[in-house]
Amino acid sequence: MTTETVKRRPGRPSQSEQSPVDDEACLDRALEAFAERGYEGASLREIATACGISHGLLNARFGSKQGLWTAAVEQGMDRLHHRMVTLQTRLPKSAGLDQRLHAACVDFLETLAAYPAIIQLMNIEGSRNSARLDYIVETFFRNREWPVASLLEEGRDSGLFRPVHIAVPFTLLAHGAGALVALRPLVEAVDERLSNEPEAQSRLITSAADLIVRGLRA
Amino acid sequence: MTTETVKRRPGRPSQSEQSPVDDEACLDRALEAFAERGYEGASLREIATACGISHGLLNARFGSKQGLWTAAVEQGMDRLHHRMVTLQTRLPKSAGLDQRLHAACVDFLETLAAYPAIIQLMNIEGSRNSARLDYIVETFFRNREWPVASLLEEGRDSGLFRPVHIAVPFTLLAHGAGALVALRPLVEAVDERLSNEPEAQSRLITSAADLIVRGLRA
DNA sequence: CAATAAAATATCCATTTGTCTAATAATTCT
DNA sequence: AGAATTATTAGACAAATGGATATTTTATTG
Repeated sequence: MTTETVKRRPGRPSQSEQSPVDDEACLDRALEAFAERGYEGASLREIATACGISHGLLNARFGSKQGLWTAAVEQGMDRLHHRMVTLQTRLPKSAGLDQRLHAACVDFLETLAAYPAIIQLMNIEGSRNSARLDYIVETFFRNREWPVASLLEEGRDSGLFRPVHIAVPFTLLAHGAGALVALRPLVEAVDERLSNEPEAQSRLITSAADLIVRGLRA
Repeated sequence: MTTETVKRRPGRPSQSEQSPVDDEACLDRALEAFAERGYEGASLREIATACGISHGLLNARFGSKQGLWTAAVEQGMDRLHHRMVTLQTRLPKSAGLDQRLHAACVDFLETLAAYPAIIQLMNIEGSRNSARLDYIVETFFRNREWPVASLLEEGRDSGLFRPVHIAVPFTLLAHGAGALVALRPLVEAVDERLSNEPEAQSRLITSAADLIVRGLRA
């Protein structure tokens, strides 16, 4: 048998009732589904079931599937960015750009590990021009400062780093190291083939940050 | 009006007829569609139209949608690997591991740029455990040697590289630098935000290879 | 307390999906 | 030349989808 949904008669829920499943929780489930199965692959009914509500309500609350997707990305991006800046390990300027960049990379990756969905969405949407890609990129940058990017610019402008295009280390970090933490099933499958020394995720993260920082030095 | 398909009466095509659209071409279109819109997002009818045949035929030729996907990945992987090993810039051992690895990275990335679909598929499937992911990983490694991976192992075993887990540089290369060449729409959108010095793709590639090789040095 | 608004489900609808079958035309075999 | 085979299209089909509507229950308001 599939999951036995207890039929609930229609009607506005009474206040005493448990779990009125707020929008925030719905958007969490939705983002998860979109990141895992893609926009077309995720269905409203499936998400609604995961939320424990009817698909009609889900549609009514967010207007349309596209509206649900947009709201989910918006919330996910807010979470990601908020965690990244609050987690931010603020080192004094005296610590040197190397160390500050390293810390920022680790923060970045630990946050991606905690909220992998956005990177997964970028991976899914990134290979075609679409309104959804535009929206992702826009919300990624809209009014947001990403410490890693700032430090990369600082290093470039000061000449402390080799003169590579900033998109190079940034993409290596976000999509390369990001894959290490966000594409777990893939990395584990490949890992098994490449070498059998298992390494804890935190060591993978520092290794990746090391590699990028060292690679950038002038 | 949508694309006006000229109706062709059923029946085996005469040999003189143009464009019998062989399997190979179909698999190309299919791989493109799957990589761009995901497994669920790509439809048989859409792919068949792109091939100029009926969807029934497409299904008959490959048995099922899953069969089409599998065959497309198989062919794509063959192409990718074949190009990578034939393109392989074979440097003499005297050239040093650094230079050989650098050349292998460039080969790898230039090949990904020519056949981006496989990396796109890995990005799409990598965030969930699925039979499709298993198949991708299996065909990626089945009887295939990837020069980059061999050189990484050589460096690790000889102690010339820092002792990082091989999955780290490999993933940085495949997914990070891979994104630079395979997720063009995304990179271009982000690039515009990050910095406005446009750089030719070949320079992006050598920059990424530089960064990785330098970052690995002991 | 009655009337209205709000929040939820059930249900319907047109469209699209993957798959299967029947029909049809060209080729190959005997 | 006729029979069998092969490669193709058209069309049917059930299941699933996004969306819209009708209905039911509760809360709020006057």
